[in-house]
Formats: sequence, C-alpha cells, structure tokens
Amino acid sequence: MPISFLTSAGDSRTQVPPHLQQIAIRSLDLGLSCLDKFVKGKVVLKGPLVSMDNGKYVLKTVIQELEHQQNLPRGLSSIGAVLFNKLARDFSEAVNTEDVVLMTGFTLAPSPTAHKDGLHSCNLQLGGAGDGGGACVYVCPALNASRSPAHSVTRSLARHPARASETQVTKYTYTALNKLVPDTIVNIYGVVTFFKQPYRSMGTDYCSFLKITDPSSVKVSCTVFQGELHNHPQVFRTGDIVRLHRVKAQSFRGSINVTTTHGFSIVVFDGTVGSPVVPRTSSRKLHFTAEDEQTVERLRRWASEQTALLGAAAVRLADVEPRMYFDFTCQLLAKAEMDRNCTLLKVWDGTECPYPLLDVSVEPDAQHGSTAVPGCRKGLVASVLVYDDHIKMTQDLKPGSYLRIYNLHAVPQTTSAASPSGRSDHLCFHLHGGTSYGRGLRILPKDSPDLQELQRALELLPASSDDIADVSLMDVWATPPESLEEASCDAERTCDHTLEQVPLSSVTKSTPPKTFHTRAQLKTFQPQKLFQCLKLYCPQCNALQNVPDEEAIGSAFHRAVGTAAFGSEPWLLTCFRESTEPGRKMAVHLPSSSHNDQTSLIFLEGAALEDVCQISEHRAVVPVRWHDGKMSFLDFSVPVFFQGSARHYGCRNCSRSECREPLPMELQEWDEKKVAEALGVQLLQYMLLMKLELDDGTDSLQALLWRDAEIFFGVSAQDTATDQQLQDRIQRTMDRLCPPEGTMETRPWLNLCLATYSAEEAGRSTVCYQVLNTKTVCPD
DNA sequence: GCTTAGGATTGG
Repeated sequence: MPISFLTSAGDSRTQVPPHLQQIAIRSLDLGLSCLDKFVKGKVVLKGPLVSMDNGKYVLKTVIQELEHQQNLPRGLSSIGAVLFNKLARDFSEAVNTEDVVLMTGFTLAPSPTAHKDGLHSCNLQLGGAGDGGGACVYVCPALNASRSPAHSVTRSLARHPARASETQVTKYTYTALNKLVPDTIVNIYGVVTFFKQPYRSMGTDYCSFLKITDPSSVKVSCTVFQGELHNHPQVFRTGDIVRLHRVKAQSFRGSINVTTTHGFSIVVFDGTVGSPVVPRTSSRKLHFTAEDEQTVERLRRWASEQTALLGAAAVRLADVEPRMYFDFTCQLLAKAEMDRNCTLLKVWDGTECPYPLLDVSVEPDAQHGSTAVPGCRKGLVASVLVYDDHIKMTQDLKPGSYLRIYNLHAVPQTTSAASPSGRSDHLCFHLHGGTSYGRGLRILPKDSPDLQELQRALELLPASSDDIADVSLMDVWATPPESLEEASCDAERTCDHTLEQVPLSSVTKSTPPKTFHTRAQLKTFQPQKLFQCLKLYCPQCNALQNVPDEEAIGSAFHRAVGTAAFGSEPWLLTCFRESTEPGRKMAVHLPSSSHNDQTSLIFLEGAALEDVCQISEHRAVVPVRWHDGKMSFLDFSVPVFFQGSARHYGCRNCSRSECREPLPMELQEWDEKKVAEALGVQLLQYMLLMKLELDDGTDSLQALLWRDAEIFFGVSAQDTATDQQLQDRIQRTMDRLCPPEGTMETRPWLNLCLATYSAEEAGRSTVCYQVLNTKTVCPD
C-alpha cells in the first residue's frame, strides 16, 4: 500500500513497520543507504499533479521537520520530495498541506533547485523506476478545522480519526424519489439534472434550486433556503450527486417537490464514475459512512447508463460559436466595474478563440489585475460582461481565481474598428441578469478535477523568457497562474521561498515562528505623519528613538553656550572665531597631526547650530564641550558629527562620552563608520518603521515594516533623512497603497512575504508579524 | 420570526 493513513501523529511508531528508523533531514546525504529509514515532517508545500507526455505523473512536495524547525536553517530542516506515477496521484488526492507524513523507501538525488529554494541539497524520490517499488507514504491528517472536506478522502476514510465518535449516532434512511409523501420530512439522494446557483430571495435567505432524479426516474425540484452562502449546495455541474437531510416534501402544481426545514443539510459529490468520493460541504460535523460511499457510487453508475442525463460537453474558448449559450470554466485575469449594473471580467482558459474577441477596454485605474500576460495573444483573453444580480458574486473575486460561468452568452458585436473589410464582428460574452437557465457564476476550488484541462492548457502557453532556464521536473509548480498573480500587484516578493500563498486567516492561526506568502490590502498604517517613520536604532543595545527635530537640536546647542570652558588638549590646535550668533564666541579645535588636511575633522565648541551647518558644508564637524578637563561630545541628543547635509547620531548608552584623539590614518577614506570607530562612538542607524494593518477578507492583522522597509520603498533610510525626493517617494507609495479617499475595493492587492515571531512585551510573550522581502512598484 | 421560490433567455 503506497499511501496509508495513521490515526495520529503521536502514535506513528506503533503503526509503521518496526524495522524502520527515523532519520533526521539534516543527516540525509547522497550515497547513504536509506532502505530501513523514514523521514517525518509536515507538508508545507504541495505542488500540482503534473501529467507527463508519456502518460506518467509527477508531483513535488516539500516537507519540514517538526522538531528543530525553530533552530535550524531551512536547508537542514526542509527537503523536497518528488513523487512519481501512482504514488504521485494518490498523494495528490489524499494528502494536503499541514498533514504530517512519513516517507520511506525513497532514493536520494541532488536537488537541482537547492540553490534557489534553500531546501536540502538532496531530493527524496519515491515511486519512480529507481526505488524498487518499496516507496510508501504514511499520512497523519492534520486536524485543522479550516481544512476543506475535500481532504478527507476515499477508501482511506474508514481510518479517518474524526469519524470514530460518529459511528454510533443516528442512522439515516433515505427515501426514493417516487416514494415521497406530501408533508413529510425525509432524507433523499439524487443526481442533479438542473441547478441554479444561490441568489437573493425576496425574503431573508439566499435561494438555490436543484432538479434531481434517481433510479425511480422521478424528477424532483429542490428549493434550498439558507441565509449563509456556504450552506448552499456546491453543485458544479449536472451529474453531481447530492444528499439532502431533513427536507420537507410538498405538493405543488400536481407534482411533489422538496424544500428545506430546520436542521437541513446538503452534501454534494462529483458524479464521475471512479473518482474519489469526496463530500463537498462547509459543515464541520459531517455524517458520512461507508454506506454513503456505496450509495454515491451506485448512483454514479446508474446515471452513467442514462443517456438522457448526459451533460453538455465542456466548451473551451476554442470551441465557442457566435450566439451560443454555454458553461465556461476559466481563470480570472482582471476585473473592472463598468457601471452599477455591469462588471467586466477578463478571463482565459488557455485556448484560443477562432473568432475575433472584443477587447473591452477600461481605464487602467479602474481595473484590478492585469491582462499583460507573458506570451499573450489577443484570441486568448475573453471579455465577460456580468450584469445585475450576478455582480454581487464578482465582488470577492480575485485575479487568479478559477471560475465557472453558467449559461454565458457569446454575443457577436459589430464594431466600427477599421479593418480591411470595414466593419467586423467581435465576440463579447454576456452573463445576463436573472437566473433563467441556471445563469450564474461560482468559484471553483483550486484542486477541482474540472480544472485539470484548463491548468494543462495554461501550462502549455509560452512562459515568460525568464522562466525557461530550468524546465526540469523539479520546477513543476512554477505554473502560469502564480506568475499571473504576481503581475497584477503593486507589491511583489523578492524572496525565493517556494511557499504556497495562504489567506491571512491561516497566518493568524499559525504558531510562530513561521514564514508565509500571502496577498492582502492595506487598510490603515501608522504613523500617518510619514516623517515619524524615520527612526534611529542602536544595533548594539537595540534602543529606538525618533530623529530629533531641528528645533530640539538648535536649543541643545543654545543650552551649551553657558558651559563653554574653551580648554585644549596637547593633540589639538585651538583658535577662536565669532559665531554667526552676535556676541557669541566659539572655539575651533583641529587635530594638530592633520594640519591643512582637508579630510580631517573639526571640533567645534560654543557654536550655534547655524555655525555647524555652515562649516560642515566643507569639513566634517564634531560639536564638543569640556567636561572634567576632557573634551567630550556635546550631547547625544544632537548628531555626534555633521558632514555635508548628513547627520550622524551616537548611542548614549553604548558610546563613551569623552572624545578621543582620532588617528589621522584611520580617516584617510571618509566613511561615517570609520569616523565613529576612530572617535569611540556607537553609531545609530537610520531606519524606517511602520505598522501596516493588512486585510484580505479572511482576517486582518498588524504587521511591522521594519527590517526590510528600505527594500519595500526602494530607498535608503539614511538618505531619506535629508532627501526630500525620497520622502516624496514614500508618500507617493503610501498614497497609492492606501489612498486617503476611496474604499477597500479600489486598493491594490499586495503580494507579501510575512514572518510571524514571538516577542516579549511587558513581560508577556506576544505574536508579531513583519513584512519581509517585499518591494513596492512605485510610480514616478 | 418561520417567508423566501416553484427552470425555460435570446439583452445591456
């Protein structure tokens, strides 16, 4: 058995063959015999199942060791595994991210992508020709509430731990559709022959409608009322199998139909004979037995023999004929609101339409996402106009989503665009208002089997030139949809992590430390006065302070006037000058060794800020005072030295207060670090610090922008302190990410790399978030 | 508080 389910991660020892010994990922090495070894880790990335030309399959996954993960670098705790053929197919079906797996019977091969993804230098390979058929994966399914039911899969369900306590509860009986009696409450099974996606009723609920049948050949209408969309049946196509609990049969216009009652529930299964029996439901307490599985399979077989139940063939963009109505499976590239009653969706399915397509153009600002796809030709991207009541369903759509649009109308539209023949017809697609013929649209889950053909077609499209360097099996998950999402954002990641993009709700539920790729909008940020985001930071003691303003610096100089002692040191040449401030005298001390050396420092005593600014245009200036007979820095609340427009601060905790004689040799090359070292000063670093409130609809969180803030804005914090243009650049970026006016709908989506970590705050450990490895694309 | 809808277009 190549894939086997364990009941929990803890007791895996009692369920895997006893001769197998765990080996740590960091101990794996080429040439090592791994016959009696297993590797254990959590699935942190699961690539798509890729079908090869020769009818074989391959799938790449990354597993991370549970122990050690906080202390070890990635390359020692995480490893890629390449699964082949049946094992790849089974794994794709039965295993998901967050599951803990034990892999055994693998061989080791050098990882061609280790330099890029930072994983272990080897890959595990399982199920290929080279491992002698002994490869096996043991799975401990993650007990994660957010887990989609699609993951509790197939034959192995009998071993799924969540079901143990449910076996004693109610046994459900199901009524055949020809045995329904009006005004009774029943449970029924059926094959869907017609359906409408949920729509708003005139009452309090959403309404969806199904017509189902069963081997009694009676057709029964089902009207489902539910206030929450996620409680509605997830029917994707006719032929799907549904199981309804607690529906009321009633008589209407001479036939019997059913409708929801209190305690109603519905589960949907794919209708394809032989495909895994995966319940589609959002319910967390699903009653599902081996008998249910048999019923689904029996209905599938029966339906497959009924020619009258055959669904329409799938229509790709390449198959479209003018004026036809069809169900369209596609990926969203971009959307734009045309007016209150119409939203434009730009979509594709990887095939090319034989008819010219209307390119409905909108202002770039009004469009979310991008159609600037690598290798894109005009015939690939369709414009879909969504009208009236369906607009609501488009509001949460994000570029990259997979959609099915029901009863889409291919409308030839005459355009006056100049062509050799004059006027010409272009196809535009309309999703008309209303629900006639099941008109509507819905998101298809990423792992839906209905998407396989589309995903293959998209993979075959010419990739961008940067991506074709390594087309080996190991890069199988570098699929067009992801590169597409990158292109549609105003912020992009700069890291090489191969992480699956997750919603913020997954980030907030996780245990730190961890790194995530996510996509979110900026809701608010602090500080609103952007100059306050510039901070001074001591890398030695981690102290953080604001940059003093001009007034505070000026008054510090002013206070020092009365304390001027005008001393000297043997290594100094001292002379006196008039200050720019009338009646004020200042001492100019020069290191005697550096006489006439224009690169040397000038120590100024009793000067006003204005004096320092003037002189520092030509020479680096250190403001000083005399304390206990020693020359000392004036005050750490003012810069320890000025050079040109640059001001460098010292840390009051980590610097000595007296100013030692700098050796002239050390100052040959002007560099603030060398100067600070020569003077015995711990320099403070300029840094940018912001708090961003991120939101993606699933959750929101406050993330710091700190370590990589310079990358984020594409500026140097140090230069920003004195450069108005850079300050403007930060302002423009924030205005774009979070416009002062406008709603969340108009804000760009940001592709972010987000780290979670624990930090002590007031003696208490709190979870913090930080944006890393992310740069914004700033308009100039 | 206990309804809502009950398939069936041709159009922006």
